[in-house]
Amino acid sequence: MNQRLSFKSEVITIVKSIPRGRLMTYGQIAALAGNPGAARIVGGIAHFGDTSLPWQRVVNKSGYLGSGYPGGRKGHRKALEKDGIYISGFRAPIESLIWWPKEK
DNA sequence: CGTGTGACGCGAG
DNA sequence: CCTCGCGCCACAC
Repeated sequence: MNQRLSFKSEVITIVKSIPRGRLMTYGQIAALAGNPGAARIVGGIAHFGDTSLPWQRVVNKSGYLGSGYPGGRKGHRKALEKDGIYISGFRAPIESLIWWPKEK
């Protein structure tokens, strides 16, 4: 089924499915794509995949922003604000914003 | 088929 | 709270 699609394609699909105002971690996306240990792969796709995707909603396990986002972490934060997510510093309160598609 | 690589994750000190 | 180090797996060459 979804195995037909490459892990990369799965990740892209998931990222595009993240609703506004919500965040997901690389580990979650990787797990949803079928590989809980491939969080790094998700990061690689983020940089070379498609910058048009809402990668700003994708953060690491600490809710911390990535390092290669256009404009740096500051640019990333700015993008999150556009999503309605306002944070202080460079870490978002993922504990409240984390989204799990399986929760439905 | 072998090697390198990475916007990560987590345990340990 | 911090830093250090290994594992981890898909993908490009």
